[in-house]
Amino acid sequence: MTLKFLDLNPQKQKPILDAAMKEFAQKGYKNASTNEIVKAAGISKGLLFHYFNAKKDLFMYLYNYTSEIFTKEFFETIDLSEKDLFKRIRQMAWLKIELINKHPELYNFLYAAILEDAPEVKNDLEANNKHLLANNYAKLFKDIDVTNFKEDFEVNKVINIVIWTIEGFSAQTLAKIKSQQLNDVSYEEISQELDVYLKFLEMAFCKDDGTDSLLKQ
Amino acid sequence: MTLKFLDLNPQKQKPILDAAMKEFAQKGYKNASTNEIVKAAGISKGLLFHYFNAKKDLFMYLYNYTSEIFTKEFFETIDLSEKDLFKRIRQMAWLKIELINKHPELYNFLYAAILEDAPEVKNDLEANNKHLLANNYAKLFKDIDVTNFKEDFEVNKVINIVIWTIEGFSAQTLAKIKSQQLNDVSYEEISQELDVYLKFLEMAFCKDDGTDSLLKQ
Amino acid sequence: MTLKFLDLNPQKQKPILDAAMKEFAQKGYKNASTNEIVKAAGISKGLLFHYFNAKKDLFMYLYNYTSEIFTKEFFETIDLSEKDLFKRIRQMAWLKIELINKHPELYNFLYAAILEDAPEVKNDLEANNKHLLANNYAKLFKDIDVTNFKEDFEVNKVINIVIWTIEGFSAQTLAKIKSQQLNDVSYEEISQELDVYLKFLEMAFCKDDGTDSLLKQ
Amino acid sequence: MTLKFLDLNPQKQKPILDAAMKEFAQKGYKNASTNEIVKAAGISKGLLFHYFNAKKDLFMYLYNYTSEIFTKEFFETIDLSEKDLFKRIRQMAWLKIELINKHPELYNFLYAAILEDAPEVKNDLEANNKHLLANNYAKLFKDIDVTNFKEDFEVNKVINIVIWTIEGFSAQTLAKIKSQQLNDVSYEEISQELDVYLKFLEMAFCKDDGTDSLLKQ
DNA sequence: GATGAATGAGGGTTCATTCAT
DNA sequence: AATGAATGAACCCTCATTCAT
Repeated sequence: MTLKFLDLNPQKQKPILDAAMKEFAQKGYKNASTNEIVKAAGISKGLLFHYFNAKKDLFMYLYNYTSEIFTKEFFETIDLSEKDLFKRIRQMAWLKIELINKHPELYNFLYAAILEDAPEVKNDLEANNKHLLANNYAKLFKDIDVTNFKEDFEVNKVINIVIWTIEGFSAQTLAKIKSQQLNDVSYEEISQELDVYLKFLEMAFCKDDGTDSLLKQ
Repeated sequence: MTLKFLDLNPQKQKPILDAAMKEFAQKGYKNASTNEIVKAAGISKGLLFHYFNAKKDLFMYLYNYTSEIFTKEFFETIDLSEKDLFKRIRQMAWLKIELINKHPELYNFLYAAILEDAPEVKNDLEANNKHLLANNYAKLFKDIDVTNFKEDFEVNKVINIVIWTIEGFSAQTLAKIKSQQLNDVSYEEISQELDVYLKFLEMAFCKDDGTDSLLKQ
Repeated sequence: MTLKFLDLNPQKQKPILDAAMKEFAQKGYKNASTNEIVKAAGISKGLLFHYFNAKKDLFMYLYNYTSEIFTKEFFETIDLSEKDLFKRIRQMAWLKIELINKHPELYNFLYAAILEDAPEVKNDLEANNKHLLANNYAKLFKDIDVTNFKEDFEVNKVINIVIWTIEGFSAQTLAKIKSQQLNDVSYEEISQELDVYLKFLEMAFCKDDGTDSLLKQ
Repeated sequence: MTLKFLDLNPQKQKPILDAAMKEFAQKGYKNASTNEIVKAAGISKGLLFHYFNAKKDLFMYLYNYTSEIFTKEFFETIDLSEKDLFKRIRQMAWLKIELINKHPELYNFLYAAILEDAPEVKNDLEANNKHLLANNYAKLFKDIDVTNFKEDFEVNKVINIVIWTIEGFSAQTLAKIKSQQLNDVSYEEISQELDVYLKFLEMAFCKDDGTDSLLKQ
């Protein structure tokens, strides 16, 4: 089941991908209109179905396409030699923000796709979800240096607390941005507040060896 | 603009509510079919529109209906005289799980409704969202006793970390339950794991006064 | 096929008749809603169909009811002893205006009913139309005194010219009133202009015997 | 907003136009069924809405289409160099009858459309009405030679009487044709009767200069 | 490859009419 | 007599998909 779309040169692919991602992100799977997609992409109705056999195939192609790009760029950029939990997780949070800023349309689509619950695509999405970054999250922390952790705590639980804090902070920040319609976000402020949270967590769960690693970074 | 549906006796209401909540939860607002709803509810097409004037009105009625039930039961049950953060939050997390288990269909609908972004209902949803539990979350912690917190930390940030940890744990637990199709959940195990998280957080952020309050509760 | 509605006392009939006539006049037969009628009349849906068996029967009842009232009042009031064409026709035109002013709702309904072309009622309307004033128009002029007409003209054709002139003038006047949204019409002006037309016609088609009958009237 | 329908070749357009005009003419805008139109036209439901976006657009297209044809053919044929009122108006009345006989379906539609008062289309109809023949009626008489009129009469009123007489005669004639289901009309008879009316009016309102213009025409 | 006309099932909604109460 | 819940066909319109060109 090879897609004819793959034989197309990239500069012909782009308007189609852009139009389709935007439409799906805005309206969800079922409500997205192939009519609108072909209109925005500047191609004929028939051609879309020549490239992709069905609306569903187009959606799933986009899902795999976007999730692969994010996964690939994520692992190409992240420095897994950094063994300190807090440095590692700060790096990850930052990387995520950078990727979203680099590919906002892809992210919008992917974010909407993950929440998608149209029965036509739900099963296939869940099947593919296993390959996605989010699900491999835990594995990103298996080689963390835990020697500096206070002995009273289970390592895995501490890692979870740190992850959930980052996620909660991210969600809260995104919500603030959205509700205040802030287009020009002050990265500096966000970064500083994030660092305070990380410092608190480090103070709480690590032995105080006087290095205060994060702030001197 | 009183709904004729309200004059109906509850045992006639139930199949309609159930069918509608299920359909909306599964497919989202736009994709949900009134045809499917009336089929599942065992009533005629016309009757649905006799009770509710429009699909949107049905959806909004369900939203208000479910959110009111959750809010009401939540505040009727929760003990706000408990000033200890960890006891309070443990109570809340537990209550949430109990409510979800008591009204799983309502919860599924409400969860989907909150994420809904169909333009037809988005504005009305956001208007009503202000009354919802989730948005009042922060207010639930304003009278917490902070005298036992270590002085190094900002109180609000600590509270956030605790909340986000609980939310992360809840989401993880719900995901496990869902993926393993567990209908008979072991509350005991979940409760114990939750307590460990809370104990860690208490140890991390509170002065050790030797009471070890939570475990002796 | 006697209507149960007829057994009702008039003061219970009135709101139903009023509501139905208004709805039909505003929206035409097919587009008129029995729901709106019962709401405006303050009765239940079932009762309307208890009185009249069907929407069509209600409509035809109203048609016969209103056309009978107009015909009856017309013939009760008009002075057929007046044998002068111009006086007779002026009387008729004036009487028509008075009847419309006396029963504006009935007239609105009747006017709309005559133009109605919904296939459900068209045949029955045309069958009943024969009894209506408009169709008996010509008969109203059979005993006119024609001795004063110039001999060059056929009497019937002159009568037709006069009738059509009156009708044309009436239509033009109604259109002016409608387009200018005049609610307070100057009857005086209209009457004077109408008289000029009638005088012209008299001058044109009658022997000049110096009486100038109309203006001295 | 170009209609896709316009790209269709005329022999494919015709059954659709015919079916739609007939349905609208018979039942009025609101009561007309697109289901019936596509059935009569032999096309699918979707195709009608592929050509025209909405029922209203179809109706307005038909209105512009038919009124343009009538206006165009009217002004192409009428001889405005004829300055005599009676010759001019005879020409117009005759032309109108010819056009109606040439395009009976278009006329039926157009006649119904002008009387249409469905709120969905009323505003648009009135906006376009200004371009229609009927409204330009008065302008057709501005350059009439009035030197032969008797001085006792106001010119405009005489013209109105003549117009209303023609209209009354036309309406009466059409009604006779309709009620007797005459498909083969005797133009000769109608023409002769019309001429008598016009001769009477000329005798009545013009100076007798012995030419008796119309009958020698 | 590329087009867009053509399909028909399904969408939400309205409606006159019936009937148990 | 009087109610209004209940019906289901019909309403206009949208849609992904197909196919002749």
